[in-house]
Amino acid sequence: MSASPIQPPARRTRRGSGAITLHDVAKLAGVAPITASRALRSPHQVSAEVLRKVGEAVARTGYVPNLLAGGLASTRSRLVAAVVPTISAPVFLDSVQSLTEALADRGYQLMLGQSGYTGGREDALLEAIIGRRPDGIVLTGVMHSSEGRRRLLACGIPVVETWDLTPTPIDMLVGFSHEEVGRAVASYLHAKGRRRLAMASGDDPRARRRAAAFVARALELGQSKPTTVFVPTPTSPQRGREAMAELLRRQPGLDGVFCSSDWLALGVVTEAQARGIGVPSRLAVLGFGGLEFASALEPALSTVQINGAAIGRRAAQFIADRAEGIEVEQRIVDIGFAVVERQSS
Amino acid sequence: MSASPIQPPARRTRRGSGAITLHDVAKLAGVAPITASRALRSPHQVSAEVLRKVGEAVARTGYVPNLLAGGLASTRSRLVAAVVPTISAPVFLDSVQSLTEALADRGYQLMLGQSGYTGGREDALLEAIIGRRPDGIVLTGVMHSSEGRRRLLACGIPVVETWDLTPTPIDMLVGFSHEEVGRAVASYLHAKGRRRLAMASGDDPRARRRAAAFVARALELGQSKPTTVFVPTPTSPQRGREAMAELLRRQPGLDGVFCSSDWLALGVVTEAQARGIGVPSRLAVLGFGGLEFASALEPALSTVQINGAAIGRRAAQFIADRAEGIEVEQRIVDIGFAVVERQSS
DNA sequence: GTGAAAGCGCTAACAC
DNA sequence: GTGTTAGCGCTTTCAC
Repeated sequence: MSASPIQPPARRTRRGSGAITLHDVAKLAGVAPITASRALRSPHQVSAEVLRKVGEAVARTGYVPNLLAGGLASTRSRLVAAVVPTISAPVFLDSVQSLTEALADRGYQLMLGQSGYTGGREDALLEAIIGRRPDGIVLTGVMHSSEGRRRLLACGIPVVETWDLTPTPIDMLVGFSHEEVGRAVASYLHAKGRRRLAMASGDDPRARRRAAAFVARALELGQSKPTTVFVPTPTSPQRGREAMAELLRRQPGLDGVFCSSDWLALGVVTEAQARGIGVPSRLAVLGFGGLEFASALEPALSTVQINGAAIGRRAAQFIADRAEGIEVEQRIVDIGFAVVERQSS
Repeated sequence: MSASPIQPPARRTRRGSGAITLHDVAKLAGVAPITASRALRSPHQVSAEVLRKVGEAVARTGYVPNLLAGGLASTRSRLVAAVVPTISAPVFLDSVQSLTEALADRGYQLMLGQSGYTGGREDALLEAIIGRRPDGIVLTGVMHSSEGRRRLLACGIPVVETWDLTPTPIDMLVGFSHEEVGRAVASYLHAKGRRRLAMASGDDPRARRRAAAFVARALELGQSKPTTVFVPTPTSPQRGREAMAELLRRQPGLDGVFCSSDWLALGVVTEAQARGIGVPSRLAVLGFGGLEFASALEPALSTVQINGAAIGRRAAQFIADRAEGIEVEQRIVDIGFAVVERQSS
């Protein structure tokens, strides 16, 4: 075979994924790509005839739109990032679940990141998130690092901080006051006649603030200073048993314990019962979170109920509204909490 | 001011996100965009001088690469999708957590989807996932719907099915046999001298298979047919209490209960104790999952331990290896389980 | 080691 | 209602 001396420039082949593209669908349907695009995204803008042909082509080819390409072109990724300290902390599960569902209903997909309570990897995580140009970012807790705040502010992505309250959120906020929680529980136990209080707390920042407010309120009420034991997070019933043992060592006559999580409280109750200390006869115990299991225990566990699902739904609404250009009138929402009295107190 | 009569064609303004782009960084560093790209992705391929200048430009501008654009161009999104029935089912949490972490270590981000136990939205979810062109998809359980299997097969994305075993996975698999679990527990309780067995089970498909195998094995061992009560998922201690009440109604003399989750088991134990039925003296109880809290209960809960973290890690390795062109030799991994005997049996 | 050109697959902007 | 054109921001391919 003789090649012709003058070659045309070799065609650069740059096959993509090899998948069906909108282009293929449009060709099959006999319309322009943009028309096919409109048929899929805003069906009411095209004629019934086009709709039918495009629908047929999609069905025949099994076309799935490339949302990466769509996101790049429209600068709307329809992705929302959520950051939780760790997914193993069950208090946040309701939030994440309702967030996922509420977002899915409005056409958004959730991207999940775990920051770890330490916040060490927070920077890398932030980079990975911002790099995906999500339409919104939902944070658990408020962002304290000024570097983090600056980056979030700079990238211009809507941000919802949750599970806490601050007068100076980065953008939007839905949460409640941890100080109020601590005070409310101390007041409650005081009102129930408990006079030797104690606190078993995970050592994360928000739990520490609840603990500090709990202690301060007890002092305010004329009580002696409650003993506080901190355990590593994530909290667990095992940690609760250990914490209770330690508390009894340091303050043998205690009659009321506020725990920073329902799991911790389960362990505290278990350890107390194992030692013959009656709950609530000799000891009142309160948890925090209001997880479902708390009410099924024996004795049923008193707790501070947080409506995690509402937090998730509200956050989803914030993000979706903002993305769709709907004015968000109130940027800070305090969803509150409730001290739920059950048998354990 | 007078405009010149002949206007140049109006420039189509199509400002993107307005964010700093690689182009900006390159200009600032005085190199071509592709050189800046290389400096960031494969630093060893460029000179030290270029590296320094680009690094400086990135620092000055706060540039964050647009991974959507990168993914589109390279057909590698560095996204991995995970599908769980519901995030509220704590058995899967360890898996999701370790999956997230193991993927993050290798530069991948997790996208989370909830299918619901019903599988109703599975189709829409699949579309949302495939549309993002993830580098891998991790499913909880095996995909049964033939439509789903076909779509996953067709899109060519690596798939890992988990928490189950089948000889015909779509692609890769890491799990264990639910039938073996059911049989093992029946054998175990029989060996402990229990003769009137029962089962409290969530009504999801895998739990049902454990239940069926449990019943079959009990019959095989010459026992009378164990009573089985099914409760709606997600399971909870409350459901466990209700299930126990129902079991006692239908089989008052039972002496061993296998529960399809540790939470259910907690409820079963609670209800038994509330009725004065000693555990384990009169009743042996086993859970399933091996959640951490099980060992801190009083009595400590016997359970079937599943190494969820190992499942997550292995799945992450499967996906990342495949994405990086590393040959995956063994596509099916049985990680097994362990019957852990504690006080409750 | 560095760069120019050509897309990845889609949609915004503008015409008709 | 439909089509044309020109990107979105990056990486691949090829050339030096």
